[in-house]
Amino acid sequence: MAEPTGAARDPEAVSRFVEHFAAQLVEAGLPRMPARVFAALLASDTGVLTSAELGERLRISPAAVSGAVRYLAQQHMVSREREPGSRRERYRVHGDQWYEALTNREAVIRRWEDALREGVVSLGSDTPAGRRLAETLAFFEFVEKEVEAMMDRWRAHREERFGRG
Amino acid sequence: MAEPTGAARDPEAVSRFVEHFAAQLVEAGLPRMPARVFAALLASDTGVLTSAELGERLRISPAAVSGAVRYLAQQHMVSREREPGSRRERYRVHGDQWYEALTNREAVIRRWEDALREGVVSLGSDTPAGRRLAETLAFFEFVEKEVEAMMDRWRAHREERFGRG
DNA sequence: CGCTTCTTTCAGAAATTTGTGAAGTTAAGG
DNA sequence: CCTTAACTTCACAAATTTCTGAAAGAAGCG
Repeated sequence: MAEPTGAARDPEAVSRFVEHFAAQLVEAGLPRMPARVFAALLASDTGVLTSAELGERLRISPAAVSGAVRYLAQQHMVSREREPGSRRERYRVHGDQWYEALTNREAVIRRWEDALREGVVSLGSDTPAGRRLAETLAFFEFVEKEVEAMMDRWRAHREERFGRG
Repeated sequence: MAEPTGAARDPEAVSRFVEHFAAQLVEAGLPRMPARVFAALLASDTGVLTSAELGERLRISPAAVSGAVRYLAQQHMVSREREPGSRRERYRVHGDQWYEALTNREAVIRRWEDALREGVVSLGSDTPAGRRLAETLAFFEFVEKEVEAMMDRWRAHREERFGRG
């Protein structure tokens, strides 16, 4: 306990937010445990928690924590840090990482594009179906480019509004 | 190759594309059957297939077709049409629908925003965690606005490149 | 008005996913 | 070099999801 910053907040209110937000993430396709762990980190004061803290707050086993953070790290949604001079591991959400993670759906889009390109070739670019696939492909290529520009604009907007993080 | 439109194309090549693209969609979080049905429609010449055709091409039961199209219709990824003077139902992918469907992740984002707003209030906007949530919220609000503008630009881009659909 | 054709619903079997306890692994500290 | 703290891996039990066959439900057509 004993958060240095600010008075102790109502732990139940925190938990309520964590579970509610996690539920939204689950509905959007994130597995349950990673969603809860992520939400717990978001709602923590420092944005950093150890495995033990996560297990305690969420009432889950060390194994579940381990699996969840592995997943989140792979998605670049958290980073792992070794607490120096200890075998404790710490997990952190970085404001920026969170945004970048969403952007990293790019990798997914890239694979869609590959599949579509293959489809255009094998169905024939002069067929109606081929044309439909080509247009879909064009859409994704467009989006990919636009998202990049959008993120630049966001970073500018953010700095203006919040100052550099 | 390059059969005239309407001639039977290599059905195996079509199937290969369908399954490959569907697999990508599944990996992105779409349930298996809806993904396969959607891919089959994308790869069809007219963009329209009946229940029976879908069942036959994908080797799945009528029940599976029914469940999949219900899902897809709810997500606005296909529209259902009653073939006049018949109890056959037809399912269609519309180029535009497909884009709009992706845009409709908006509804999801909206719910995330709600949860985050609630979190800012209950954690206190003067706490570090509250500030983190507020910044995340700002990000999504930004994205929401930007995506709208992006879709406008896409429609213009598309018309220029493909002519109006 | 009933027959026929197509679609949906429902209950259940099968497969997949999820989370746990327990053993295994790594590395700090004496 | 041995002890001990912390995380990871593994096998399995439980819960959930998914797809099917069968039966019920609409809607055109004679």
